Amino acid sequence: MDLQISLKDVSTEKLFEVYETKFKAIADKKRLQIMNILTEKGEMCVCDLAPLMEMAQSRLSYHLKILLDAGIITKRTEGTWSYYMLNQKEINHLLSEELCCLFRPSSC
Amino acid sequence: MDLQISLKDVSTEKLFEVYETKFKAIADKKRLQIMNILTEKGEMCVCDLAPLMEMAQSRLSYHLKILLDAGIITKRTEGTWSYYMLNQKEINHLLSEELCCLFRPSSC
DNA sequence: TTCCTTTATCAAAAATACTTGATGTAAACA
DNA sequence: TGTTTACATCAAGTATTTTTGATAAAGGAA
Repeated sequence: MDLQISLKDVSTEKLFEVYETKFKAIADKKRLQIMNILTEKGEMCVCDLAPLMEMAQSRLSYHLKILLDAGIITKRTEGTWSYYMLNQKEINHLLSEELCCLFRPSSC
Repeated sequence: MDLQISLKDVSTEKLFEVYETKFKAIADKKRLQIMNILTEKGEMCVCDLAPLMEMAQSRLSYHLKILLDAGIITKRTEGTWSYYMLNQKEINHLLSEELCCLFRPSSC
């Protein structure tokens, strides 16, 4: 009984850590803007995203990595190019219908 | 035409700032735990929340203020007591149905 | 009034996150 | 082969957030 309760606490604590990571990833103006652009443009490489974001390449890579590590976006490599796109499933899991509208093409 | 586009950019930028604040507020393990407790217990004063959270009072007040400023929770004062509760409407605006389950009593 | 309780706020220190410029790596191409 | 392009990563510096202990404010009780 006590064991079950403490296991539950452990698991919810782990859960909160997971969501801390995910919400931290989207808790940034610039990263929300990246997500918004990816919503509109679909897949994009860093070299095309950088001028749109008005960011140096290393800085953009830093932010992309944070979104990637949190599972908010996915990455596909082709030659020397890295193409990033939204992980729509993850977004739907996380955000309200209303908010998904900001990051879901063709809804609303 | 250009004006409209730039106004749109200004307004989405403002929007992203608003969401940055809200997501930052919930992008913390301890604050998610506070929200979870408030979901279960309803309204609570700081003095009852502090031992549950195993936090010093000043630290708890700091985190409550961040949630309050972001509109995630509301505050009601009675005498020397401050009672905090979830802002259910804001939670529903922000989070997916699935996630709301963590912070919405009696759903799921 | 004086003392106690509850909560907020402050300033300093500690911990995290972010930016920048440089360097590394690997593929493409001449 | 050497050169260029695309991207990741590193280390140092900067900025922001969080924690801590102390103090303040304000209501309730003696």
